[in-house]
Amino acid sequence: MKTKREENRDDLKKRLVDAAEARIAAGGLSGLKARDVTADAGCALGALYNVVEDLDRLILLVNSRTLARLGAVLQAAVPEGATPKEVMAALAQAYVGFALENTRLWSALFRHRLPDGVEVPEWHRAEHGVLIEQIIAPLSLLRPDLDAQMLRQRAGTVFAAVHGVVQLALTGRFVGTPRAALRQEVAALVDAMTRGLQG
Amino acid sequence: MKTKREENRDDLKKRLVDAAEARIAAGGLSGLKARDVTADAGCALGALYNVVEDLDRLILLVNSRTLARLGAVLQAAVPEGATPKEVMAALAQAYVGFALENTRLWSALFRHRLPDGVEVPEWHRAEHGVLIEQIIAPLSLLRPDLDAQMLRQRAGTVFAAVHGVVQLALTGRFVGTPRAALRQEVAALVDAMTRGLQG
DNA sequence: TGTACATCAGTGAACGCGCGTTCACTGATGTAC
DNA sequence: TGTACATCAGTGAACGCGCGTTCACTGATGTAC
Repeated sequence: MKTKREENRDDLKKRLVDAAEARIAAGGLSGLKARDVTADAGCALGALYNVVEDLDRLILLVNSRTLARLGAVLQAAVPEGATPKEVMAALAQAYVGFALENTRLWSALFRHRLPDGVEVPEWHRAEHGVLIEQIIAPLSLLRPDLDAQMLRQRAGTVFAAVHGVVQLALTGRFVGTPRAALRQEVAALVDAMTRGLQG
Repeated sequence: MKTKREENRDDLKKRLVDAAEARIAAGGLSGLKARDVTADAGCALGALYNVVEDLDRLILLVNSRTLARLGAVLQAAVPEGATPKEVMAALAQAYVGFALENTRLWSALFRHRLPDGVEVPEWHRAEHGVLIEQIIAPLSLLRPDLDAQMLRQRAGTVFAAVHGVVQLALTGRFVGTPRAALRQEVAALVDAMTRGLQG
């Protein structure tokens, strides 16, 4: 059972992550300030550093949450008894939906960098698996000729292609798919990839 | 004919852009400091602000150069009398090559943001056209059914997909195509898109 | 249960640093006659 | 061509600000007896 100190600490940590998440969602990664977060969480500036090593680590915690939510969305998006092609299409649309609804948090997943020489902890690195895990099963049905390693590689490429279209549409400035056509264009892209990659 | 003042000014401006370009190429956008650039260019810190409004505008000038070089590379990559499919494949590989050889400068094209409320000048916006211009002609042959607007949109998507794969491979951290497989995977992607988009 | 001491979390003013930008001054270039 | 004045570019020390992080202090929670 938890001591009261642990309870308080966990509670504060949660409030800090909540606050950081809300701030990133509202103003992007660069809008995240220690003073704002601690004020929102209802604690003093210094308290942040009792609970978390760094502002950067706090961002890591927010990104973990975002990855978990995204993973759940992708998992829920896979339709029962669908063809591999349909699964791929559903995953891509779910990804687009998540990015549309959580643009800044989603964007933070790819924008955040630790300072030079600081390693990303392995547990966090592993969490990024959700981005491609769901792709592998349908892809392996479309491409039974590929071995496990090649499948993983191809899944990474398929993800990157879809991600690129979404990213330029949502956060790009001069080029890329117009936002209004995003779903349609992603559908066409996935259609092409699941056809082309099949042969 | 130019007055000596104009000559000096133009010369200093060129040295500053040279220096900024070298600094970005070596240390990325975030490694660009006014003091370094002016020291490299052989002038005082304040001189920068006689020649250019802002550090941000200096970056714009560097990006303009990069876009011009990239545009030339893409133009030169189109083979004589090739099929549309071959043209698309050649453009994509040329893009990969440019990104591999100029990773930080290329990356700066997409990372740099002006502060809130500052508009990108129209001349610079227009320069980004080189990213998709060459795609339109071969695409229009593959898809004669599409009108000009849809062609532009689809070209933006094709570019974004390839760009996404390159970007995650070169600057991503946890997911995306392994760098060693980049050319091969981009080739497969473009093959799929020029097949799939054809139907 | 109660008391005395130890530990550790919470506080927020102060520190420190990086760095873009300014500005009063000097010296070179241009102009008028 | 030469001289006197005006203009503007070059200089770099100083300004200013944002902001992450620390630290001496206070007060709450935990432990020993």
